[in-house]
Amino acid sequence: MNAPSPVMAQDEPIELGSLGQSIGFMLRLAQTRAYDQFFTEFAETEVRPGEFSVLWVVSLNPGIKQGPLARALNIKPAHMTKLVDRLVRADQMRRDIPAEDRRSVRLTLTDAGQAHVDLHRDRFHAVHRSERIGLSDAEVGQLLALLAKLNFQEDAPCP
Amino acid sequence: MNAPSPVMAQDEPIELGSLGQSIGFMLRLAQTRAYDQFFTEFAETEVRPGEFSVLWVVSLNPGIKQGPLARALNIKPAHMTKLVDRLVRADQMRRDIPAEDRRSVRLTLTDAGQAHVDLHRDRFHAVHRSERIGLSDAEVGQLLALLAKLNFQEDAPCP
DNA sequence: TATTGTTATACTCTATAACTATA
DNA sequence: TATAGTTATAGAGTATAACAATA
Repeated sequence: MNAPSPVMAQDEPIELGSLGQSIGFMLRLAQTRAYDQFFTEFAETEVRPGEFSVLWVVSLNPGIKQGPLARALNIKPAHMTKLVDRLVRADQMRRDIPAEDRRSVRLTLTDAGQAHVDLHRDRFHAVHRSERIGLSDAEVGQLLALLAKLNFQEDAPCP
Repeated sequence: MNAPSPVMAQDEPIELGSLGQSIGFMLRLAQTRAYDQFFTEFAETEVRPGEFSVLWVVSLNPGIKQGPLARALNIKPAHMTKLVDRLVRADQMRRDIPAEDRRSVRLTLTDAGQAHVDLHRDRFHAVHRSERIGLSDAEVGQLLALLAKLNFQEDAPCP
């Protein structure tokens, strides 16, 4: 299970040691790569991955509460507040305080927000396709299944 | 290939649409999770993932040039400069200007830097183990192989 | 008393571009 | 002219803690 791993890019080979067998490290490399693809695809726009995924999920779950949304996307509450602020200021999203629980906030897209999602839907899917480059359909399926297993475990990060 | 995907955590189920089939999104979730594990393991220390991986790789490749190091770890040059600044100031790393090319910088750990890596080696490996929770050894191997395929492609991000 | 979200501060990392000193 | 780093600035995202309103 532990080949040395001196392989690397165009430079001289670099020894990574056990870092090359670290899922966290390999995830980081893959993820920054995926971000680059996002920014390439959305180059001429102002769209950012975090904002767009929030718009996307709110579009699919109108009236969703801010907390569950933040947990689903792994965005910290404090950051979510700022992110939603921006989207509200850009007239893409609306905050509603429901009578049922006046501490919470329910989010809905404005017409402009929905139009924005619609406008970029194809580009968004193009990113998803380009993230798969180099992998067969079967490998994509495997990878997504493994990541889902990692992500949607009943983890016990101990309260 | 496209089941709806309304599955999610303890809250009401949230519809993610095609986001649930996005490698980039699933990578982000998994990666922030891995970061959490790192911070849990290194809770009582001041150690950060970026800094430690730099120390780690320099320890395995004494005299490595800053550029190739930055590319291997996917750290931007400007950020690498600040990161190295910090490590030099903490007396964990040394910069040397080689006569062979006086534009470049070669990095080596100080004794204190090496001691620091040695001190935290076990903890570092504990993180790698805890990142694998929920996956069998075979699945870990598969996942690492798929991520390597994604990461070490001859990508053509066009110069 | 616990929960939902907000505010405020500080820090990590990224993006970008202009700059230097070498080559 | 190109390359290796550096500096500087702006912004995204995270960590943390204190806070208000509501439950």
